[in-house]
Amino acid sequence: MSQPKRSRSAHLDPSEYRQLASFRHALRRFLRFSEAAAEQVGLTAQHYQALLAVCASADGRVTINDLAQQLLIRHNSAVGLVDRLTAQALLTREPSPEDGRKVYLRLSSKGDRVLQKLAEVHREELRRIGPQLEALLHEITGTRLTGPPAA
Amino acid sequence: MSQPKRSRSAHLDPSEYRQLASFRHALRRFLRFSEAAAEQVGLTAQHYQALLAVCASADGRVTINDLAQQLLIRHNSAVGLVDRLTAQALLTREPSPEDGRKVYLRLSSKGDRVLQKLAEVHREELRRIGPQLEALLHEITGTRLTGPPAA
DNA sequence: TATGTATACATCGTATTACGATATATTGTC
DNA sequence: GACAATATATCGTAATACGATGTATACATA
Repeated sequence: MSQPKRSRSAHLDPSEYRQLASFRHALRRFLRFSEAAAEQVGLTAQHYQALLAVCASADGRVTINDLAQQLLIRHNSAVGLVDRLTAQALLTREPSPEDGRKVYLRLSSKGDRVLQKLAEVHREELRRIGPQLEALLHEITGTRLTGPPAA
Repeated sequence: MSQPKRSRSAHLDPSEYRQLASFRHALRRFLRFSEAAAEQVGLTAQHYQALLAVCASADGRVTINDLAQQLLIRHNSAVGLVDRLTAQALLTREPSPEDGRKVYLRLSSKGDRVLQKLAEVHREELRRIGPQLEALLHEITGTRLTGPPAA
């Protein structure tokens, strides 16, 4: 009864600012973890995400455009990114046999090894921080976390 | 019964790669949203996070060093950031009366207005995407999401 | 087959920004 | 007053995402 359920008004009270700040802080920590993990193997977090996107595609037919869409960057940015990855022999460009315009991206065996390693530690970290992230989200969204479902 | 509960081994199966990719995609979307929202008022996402960090501090005594720690950046990066923010009259530097070395950061009235606006839309967005983010987290961490609490 | 339009990738120059290394100023202690 | 510790500021550099533009291929249609 006396607990403030959640702000219905547009205005935020001090605790809500703190919640938002804590959430962003947790996010930054995760992103920093990702950068550090990638750096361990000579990559950037963006590199890791590119490899992950290529690997996670359903049919393995990933073009530069697809990658750009997945990473929310522009064509030309994706071209540069792929240039850097191929320079490190993590990715290969495979011209499409059917459409001379298209170029499919494929992980090299080295890229595959590196990605596997990185994906593992990321899964670990997410398992570690997942609960905290959820708690913060619950605070912000106003969702009840504890207690049994209302009878 | 037949559902694979969660990988105990180090190796990841294809669905786990997809889960990680989906989570990062959702994260990128949120970060893009944040950038776009900030841009609406002539800021960057980093600017927003700086203002938020200053505002969310418990006692209002935030130094450049504190800000750097909160944002997980270096001193000198924080100095540049604060330079840009004060240039836009969003933040003011207040030399500490007690310690001539310290400089406290304070939101200007303009900074306060802008932050309020941004924090509102971020709260909205998080309320919108919170559930999806949680679902993705649950998939990755292996936590059961659906179904009633076990009797 | 000639032509026009759309698609896909590549190139170039620019701007932003976080960083390492370093410098300056203040505090407190002996 | 000399010295170490703390706090902020300056400078040059490197990485990368971007806009604008260029080039090659595909496809439709007369």
